[in-house]
Amino acid sequence: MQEKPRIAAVLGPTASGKTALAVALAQAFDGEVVSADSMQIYEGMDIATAKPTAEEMAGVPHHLIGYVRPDEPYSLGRYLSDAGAAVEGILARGKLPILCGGTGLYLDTFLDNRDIGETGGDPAVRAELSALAAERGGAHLLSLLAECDPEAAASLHPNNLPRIIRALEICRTAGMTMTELQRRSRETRPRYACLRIGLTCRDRQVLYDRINRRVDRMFEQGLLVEARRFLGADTGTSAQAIGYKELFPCLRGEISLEEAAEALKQATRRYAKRQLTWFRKDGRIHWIYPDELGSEGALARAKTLLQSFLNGENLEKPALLDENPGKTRKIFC
RNA sequence: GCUUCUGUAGCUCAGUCGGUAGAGCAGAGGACUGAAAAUCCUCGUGUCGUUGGUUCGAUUCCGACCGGAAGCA
Repeated sequence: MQEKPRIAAVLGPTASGKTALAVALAQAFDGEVVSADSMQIYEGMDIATAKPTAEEMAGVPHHLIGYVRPDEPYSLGRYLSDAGAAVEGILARGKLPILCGGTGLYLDTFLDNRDIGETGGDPAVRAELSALAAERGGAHLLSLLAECDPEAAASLHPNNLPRIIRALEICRTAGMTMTELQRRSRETRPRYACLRIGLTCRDRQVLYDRINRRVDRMFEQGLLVEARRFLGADTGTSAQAIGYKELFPCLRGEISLEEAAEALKQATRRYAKRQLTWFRKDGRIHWIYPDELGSEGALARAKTLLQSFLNGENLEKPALLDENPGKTRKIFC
C-alpha cells in the first residue's frame, strides 16, 4: 500500500502565534503555507483578520489568503476544493504543505477528507425556510425536520435556526437526509498523513492578554480606517468577521471608541474560547505552550516534532501527549 | 470634627416586614459536516465589611469599629 504524502498543520486559537510558527517551519523544512482561516481568504480585510504581512511571510509562499472578494459567497465546499488544489500543487513542486489556521471545521473536514456531498446552499430554499421560521417559529421548523430526519432533529435546539434550515435544505435538495450524508462522509479515508501542531497557553489569561494587546495594535495600524470602508456595505459572509461589526456603532457615533475596543476584545476572547473547545476534543493534536516554553522553545519543540514526523516516525496518532488526558475524550482516525 | 448615605458573587446592584440570598454583565463548560471569526445549549455558596448585643435563630434590628461617598463646619 502506497504511503500517504506527509503534511503538517499549525492550528490553535486566535493570537496564539500560528503565523510566525508556520513561517518558521516552512523556512526550516522547505515548505509553503496554506491558510485554514475562513476570514483571511477575503481581499482587503487585512488588519482585522491579522493577515500575515509581506514582511512576516518572509518570502515563504502563502496560499488561500486574500483571494476572494468580500461580497462573494464562500463556504466549506469551496475551501475543500481550493485547499486540495493548493496542497497538491505544493506536493507536485516537491515542497512541504503546511496548513495554518484556526477554522476548525475547515481544517478537520479537509484533513479527514470528508465527502460532504454536492449539495451546496440553495438561497431560495433558505429564504423560504427563514420566512417560515419568522412566521411560525423554530420549533415548527424542527417538527418539519423531525418528519424527514428525526435523528438530526433530535440533536438540534429550536433556537438554532441556521442548522435546522440546513438540515431541511438537504432533505429537500440532496435526495437523502443530513444524517445519511454525514454517515457517508465518514467512510472516506484521509488523503494525507498530517502532523497536527497545536499552539495554546497553559494560562488562559496569558492568551487573553495577547488578544487584548493585539487588538490595541490593530487600532494603531489603522483598523478604524479599514472598518469605515465596510460601513454600510452588504457583504454577506465576510460581514461575520470580528473586527468591523463591533466598531460600526462607534463609527455611527452611538458608543465611544473605548467601548467599541472593549467589545472587540471581548468578541475575540469568546471566539478564542470556542476555538479551544473545538480543538480540545481532538486527541491527534500535539500541543505546544509558548507561555511555558517561550517562543524560541516552542519553535524548537515544533521543529523536533516535525523532523521526526518527516523522518517517518508514526506521530500521526499520538498517545496522549497532552498532560491533561482527562480532557481528551475522542481519538479517531 | 459633625451629619447623612453606603459596604451582599470578579463588576453593577436587588432582596430578606429576622428563618444564611438572586438578577444583569464578566467568566466557565459543551455542541458543531457547504453561513463556522457564524450559530446554538448549559452553568450563580457568596466569611451578605469587622466585631459585640438583642433573639430559639441576625446578612436583615441595635451599638461600636474599619472602608467608601456626599453635605456642613
